[in-house]
Amino acid sequence: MQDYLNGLNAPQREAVTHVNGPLMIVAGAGSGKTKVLTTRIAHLMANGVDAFNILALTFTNKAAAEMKERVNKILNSNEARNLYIGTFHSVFARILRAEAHRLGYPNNFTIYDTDDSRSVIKTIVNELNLDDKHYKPNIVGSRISGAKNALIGPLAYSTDTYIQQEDLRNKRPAMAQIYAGYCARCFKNGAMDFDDLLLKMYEMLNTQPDALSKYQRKFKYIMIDEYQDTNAVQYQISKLLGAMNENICVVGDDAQSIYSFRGATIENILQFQKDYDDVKVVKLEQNYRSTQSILKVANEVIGQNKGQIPKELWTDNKVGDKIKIVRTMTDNEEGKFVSDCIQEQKLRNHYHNKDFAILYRTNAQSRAYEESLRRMGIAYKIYGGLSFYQRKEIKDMLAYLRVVVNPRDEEALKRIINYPVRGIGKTSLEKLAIVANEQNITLFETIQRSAEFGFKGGTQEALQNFVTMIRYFQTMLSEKNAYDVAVQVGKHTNLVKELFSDKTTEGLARYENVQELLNSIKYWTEIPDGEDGEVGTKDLGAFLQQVTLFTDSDTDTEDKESDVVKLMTIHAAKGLEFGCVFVGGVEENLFPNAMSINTREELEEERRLFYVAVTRAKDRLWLTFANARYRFGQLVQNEPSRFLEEMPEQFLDRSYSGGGMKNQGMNNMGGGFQHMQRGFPSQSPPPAFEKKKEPSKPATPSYLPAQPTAPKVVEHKPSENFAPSDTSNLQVGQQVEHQKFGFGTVTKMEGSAHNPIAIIEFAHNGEKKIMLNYAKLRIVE
DNA sequence: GATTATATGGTTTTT
DNA sequence: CCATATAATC
Repeated sequence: MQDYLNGLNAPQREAVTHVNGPLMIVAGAGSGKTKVLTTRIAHLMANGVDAFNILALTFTNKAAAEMKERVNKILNSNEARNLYIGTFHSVFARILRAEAHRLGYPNNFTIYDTDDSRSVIKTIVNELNLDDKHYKPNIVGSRISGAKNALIGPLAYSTDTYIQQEDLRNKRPAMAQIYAGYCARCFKNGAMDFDDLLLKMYEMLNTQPDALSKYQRKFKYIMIDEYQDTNAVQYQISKLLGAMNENICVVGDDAQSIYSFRGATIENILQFQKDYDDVKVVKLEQNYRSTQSILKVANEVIGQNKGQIPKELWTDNKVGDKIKIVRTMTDNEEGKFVSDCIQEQKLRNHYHNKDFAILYRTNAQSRAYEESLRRMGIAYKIYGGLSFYQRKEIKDMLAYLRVVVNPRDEEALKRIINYPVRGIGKTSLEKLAIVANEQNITLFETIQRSAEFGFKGGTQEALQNFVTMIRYFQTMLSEKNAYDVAVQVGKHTNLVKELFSDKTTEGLARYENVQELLNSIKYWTEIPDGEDGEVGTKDLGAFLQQVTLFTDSDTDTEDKESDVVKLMTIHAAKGLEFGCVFVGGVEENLFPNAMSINTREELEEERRLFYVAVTRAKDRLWLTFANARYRFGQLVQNEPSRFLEEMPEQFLDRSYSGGGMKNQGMNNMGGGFQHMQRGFPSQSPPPAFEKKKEPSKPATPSYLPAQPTAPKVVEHKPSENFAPSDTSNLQVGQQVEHQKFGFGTVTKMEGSAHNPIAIIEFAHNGEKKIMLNYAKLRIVE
């Protein structure tokens, strides 16, 4: 027997050695799921299955990379590089890059991220003359996404009576029209959004038998991780791909299903056993991760949910510390408590920064932790939130590259056509868009043929210069690699130069970010990462398709071992484990979130999320909540989360949560003090009249006439001898004359040296802020 | 047409 | 509080 089987328990081994036929692994939290998956892949390969014939779908790219590494380690080879492994999205993007022409898309299709997608929706809503206050891009977008993930196309959408009634009830009768327009525009732009990567893959397999057969033959063995978080499209695809060989293995835990907002449904797990005749089911119930206390608490909480797949998670580990329940006055104090606690634990129990994770329900919560950690000088890293690739300067640079690779990409084109400024403004762009729609041609083609459509003079020249420039970059595509093209683009567009000349701190950071982007392109170009030969080119188009699917946690391979406290949402923490875990903001309306307490289903998903949070911890766990926290800049009160009441008392240490007096609140006269009375052990709710103090308006008592919003200018006729003076040395107190506002006195100087602003009290026109770079002023004395 | 001051309004979670 | 849409100003 191979020695890689030695470290496995009985059910684990059973799962690993089941080679042919459908297999379902129900894997509780911390039960060695990844180990089973990697060992099983290794086992397949050791038994003669070619890595090229194995498809493994994971939930994150990081997990995929890790699994590859572990398979290679087991087999002591580099064969795992030939596996088809990654997220649904990235694997299908790769396949579609080779197959997109079958569906009428360019193989160089752009992948639209959520921002791009929202922007397209905005355009469509505008073009249909609909009110974007009513048709908010986020709402419309998630509705479209929901339809796509449920395999409901625009046509089916418009004819489904239930959906139509729903939209009508929500006063959005034009949804179907927007949906259709959105799809058409994406197609015209040669672009797929995240959902399309799944949907188009499905459409191809479903409508083109030769394509289906090709990939069925290729993927003789299929494994799907986190199966409880797959949605309808993913389910259909896996069913199609697996139909021929039925060597399909799914791994999941219904208790950890937390992505229903993305269309995921637990049904898929239950359905799996009905889809195939002889499904082998293996349950992994021994937890190797957490202490007994942590596991007991987790089991008890999740037990409140109805209709679970029956299983009993147990552990041989020690009992461990009780779970600490901590109450603080405010979110800032919560942050301070966590930092203090980390410091203390490091000293007392010899932990390192990297042993700690701070988990929270919403990204906005990270701020308070961040501040206190920084103050304490504790190294940390925030995962998720605003990604590197979402920064403006990065999106700008990428937009240029996207236009070069795929000129049909209208979103990218609109972003950069006048950045840096080249005299193609809003008006011109609007005209171009109208022509493009009339002629039913792409925006780029409209620009190319602008002379035909009556563009003249400076605008026409600017347009053609732009086209020439993009064309010039395009000629490089075939000769140069991604990095060289990108460098040329940065140089030639003055984009890099513009950022370089900005010497503010933020400007410097932006410049460095662009350099970092260029470096990462270079790195990507040079490192053959072992992706198979099918689409193995390292051209710019391939890079762009990958980059949209990257997340921060995928890219930080190098500091994997760096000694930092990790901060992330609970969603992002799925599949990870940490020695010590803080779960913050365990309050009603935050966790469970106010948006998710309207139905039992929603609440149960919040509870599963809580379960996921708790089971991330190996040794020590803190659950913290604040009496009040800032929301939109205003302090709001919250009750402790109901989940805190669902846990068995004997495993809890509530000494930190008594009345909250034990904590720092007292000393902190400034912040916490005034909220003390209100926040004190749940007496009566805050009086209603306190709810909303009239937002303090600029002190204009209501009995006085309101300040005129647009003070009329008292006409001034410039003096005979009016001539603009050199104002670069203008001083407070000097008398000046302004062409329009007349005479006045400089009362204050503001702005930077680059953009000086004088505050001038005019005799007849009151106080004005005058930008000296533009205004013509005559110095009188 | 570009730049900057001001109003608005939005927070769940993510590929 | 923050990020983006709109209005004001050159």
